[in-house]
Amino acid sequence: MNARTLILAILNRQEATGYEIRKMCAEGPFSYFVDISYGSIYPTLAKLEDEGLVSSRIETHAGKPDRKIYQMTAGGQAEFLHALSQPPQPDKFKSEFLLTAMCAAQGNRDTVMRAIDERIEHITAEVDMIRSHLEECEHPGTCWVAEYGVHVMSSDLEFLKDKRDDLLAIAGSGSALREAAE
Amino acid sequence: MNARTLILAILNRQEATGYEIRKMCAEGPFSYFVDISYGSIYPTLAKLEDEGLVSSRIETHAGKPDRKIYQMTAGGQAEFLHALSQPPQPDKFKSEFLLTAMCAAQGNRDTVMRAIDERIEHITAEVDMIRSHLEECEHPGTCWVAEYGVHVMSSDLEFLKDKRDDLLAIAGSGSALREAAE
DNA sequence: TAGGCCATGTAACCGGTTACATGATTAG
DNA sequence: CTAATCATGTAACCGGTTACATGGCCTA
Repeated sequence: MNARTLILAILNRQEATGYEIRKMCAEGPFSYFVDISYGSIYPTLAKLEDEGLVSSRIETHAGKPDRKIYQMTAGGQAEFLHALSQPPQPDKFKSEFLLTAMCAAQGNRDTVMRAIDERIEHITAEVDMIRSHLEECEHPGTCWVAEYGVHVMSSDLEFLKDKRDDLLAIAGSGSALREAAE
Repeated sequence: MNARTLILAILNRQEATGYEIRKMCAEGPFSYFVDISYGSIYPTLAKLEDEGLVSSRIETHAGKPDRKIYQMTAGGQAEFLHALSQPPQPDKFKSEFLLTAMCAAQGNRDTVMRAIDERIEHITAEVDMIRSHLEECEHPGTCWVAEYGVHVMSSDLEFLKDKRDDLLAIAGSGSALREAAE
């Protein structure tokens, strides 16, 4: 999905600043299936306002930076609803870890071990984060998605812990020649 | 991961043409965690050859197009091994479906149903494909990764089938106003 | 005879990232 | 005193996609 639709979807549930949108995508309930940076948020917001799909107001707070708060217009709502009616494109998934794992036999055992252990840590942290969102979850769609994330990632972790040693065995069985490359 | 490393990884296990590389990434054992098109394969291959990391030879077959077969050089091997020694970046995952699901309450029930059913079909097909690769799987790293994929996607399907009706209930409970948008 | 597969490549375009610029406030 | 948080934005760059060009063989 493009930045445009994502921002429209966020603004459809609540008004927000560019900064807040970024936060939702980086730490909030959207974070696990979305990826976006300031460099695309602010220009997209400006374009959306240009087209009349969102509008903004500025709030000034003493001693704090101004906040430019965006909200959806009727036109924005219409475009969002239209986007929602299109069949979603299949997920995009890219994993450097799996490439590393696939080539485990060519890699060195310690590197592979670090990779898998860091992955376990990383995913554990992500599951914890989603679980914490789940605790104060008002919105039914958001809960459903969060539960989805917890379910899938837990099963991911299960595999990783179960088969960790198998992967290390594959890495360990390689010849010693590749150590030289590091 | 970038096209460069991916191609190096593929060429490290077997020599291949650009066409074959694309096939491996689209239907083969790499397909579920990788995404790449001709438009980046051929230029990358040319660049890699320029830099001396791969070399090529041309095979002519009567009545068939020429095949330009690339294979790794010692330099390529070194760069690949070095890339492999770096800690892998976290997965990139983007899901339009989950955005749709999150906004299910704003969407129309039939659209949501189509989305979830198509997803079930799509993932089922992908699991079947991986399972078929698994049957004739020589390479231990490749097997490990394939089993990983089957495990995670199966648990994904489990959730989808289990919670399908919950999501439809969320969509069904919305007001009728959004039907107008389609 | 139409469409799919094999096979290689190019060029325009685009969406998004990285890094930078700016600056006040608060917490450690 | 340092680092983080809040807050908005720009510009250069880049990796990759889409669509196109070409063309013969085989299958339905």
